[in-house]
Amino acid sequence: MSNKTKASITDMLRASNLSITDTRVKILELFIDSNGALEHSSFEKLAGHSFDRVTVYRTLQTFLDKGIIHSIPTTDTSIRYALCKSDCSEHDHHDHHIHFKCEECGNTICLDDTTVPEIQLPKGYAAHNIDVVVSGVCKECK
Amino acid sequence: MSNKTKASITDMLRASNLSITDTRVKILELFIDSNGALEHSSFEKLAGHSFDRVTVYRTLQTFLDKGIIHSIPTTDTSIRYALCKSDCSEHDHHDHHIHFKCEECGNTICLDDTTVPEIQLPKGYAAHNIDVVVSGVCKECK
DNA sequence: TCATTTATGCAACAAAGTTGCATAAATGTA
DNA sequence: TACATTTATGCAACTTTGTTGCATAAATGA
Repeated sequence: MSNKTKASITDMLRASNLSITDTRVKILELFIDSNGALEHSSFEKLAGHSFDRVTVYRTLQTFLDKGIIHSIPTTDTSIRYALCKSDCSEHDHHDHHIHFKCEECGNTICLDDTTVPEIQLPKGYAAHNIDVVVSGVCKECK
Repeated sequence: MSNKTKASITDMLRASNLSITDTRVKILELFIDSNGALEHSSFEKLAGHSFDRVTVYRTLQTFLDKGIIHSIPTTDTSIRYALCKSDCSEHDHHDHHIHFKCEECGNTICLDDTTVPEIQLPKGYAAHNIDVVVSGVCKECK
């Protein structure tokens, strides 16, 4: 990882008023390196068991609270997380996310440049947040 | 529950080549009565602890396999299930589902009559299944 | 009613997530 | 740079959730 990226990680933490610790930097590095969405169990594995399970839980929760990451809906009992784009913030996190899960490689990625189409809800329903999870085959696995 | 509904439950089970047992009938009744999506833990509670935890797991898995129910993506560690429409079947379950989760009452429902719009994926991506989860405020809670 | 198939419930286990508390590390200030 | 204060971490113990094997019970077809 380049120094430039490392610098931006500390900037991210500082911007959220979080102290800079090994765990937080490492977990953010993993997000950046993976270029996609990670599930909870990945962190303990990827980090080579270098930090405690509890710390991972608390770190991810902190990042969620601060709007640094967001969770992606899954149909199993895992939770997947991905880095938020810069326009996410702590108090206004009503983005419309599109996520793509590849059935071949298992990777989940955010399709940041794809727009969420308008959805016609029945009368009386008010939408707040829209999560779209598309599964299929990704560019690499095709 | 009316006899008519009870009769249709046994029909559903028979149509999937499943033997008719108390557990299966009861769980299907809960689905119909709830008029929405239930998460795993609900069944043990709603059924008044009348059957074993293991049985619930196995029954839901069986219903999933047979295409009687489908799972709904969530951003937590729970799995939500909902009854499938009649056009779902065991081997062809590639529907495009829209689910609405109310942030007030917590209920999740299937919006069967709402169509999933076309989504423009980046080049090279092939979509197989699309899950849309809209959260907001439902008709009743407005 | 009976034999066969299938589902259920129990026990024991494995995995995932949580809480309290003592220690260690990060931060701001002098 | 050193110190006091705040904050994060790691450990232990625990709770909850999900799984597996096996004996018993119930459902089915003849």
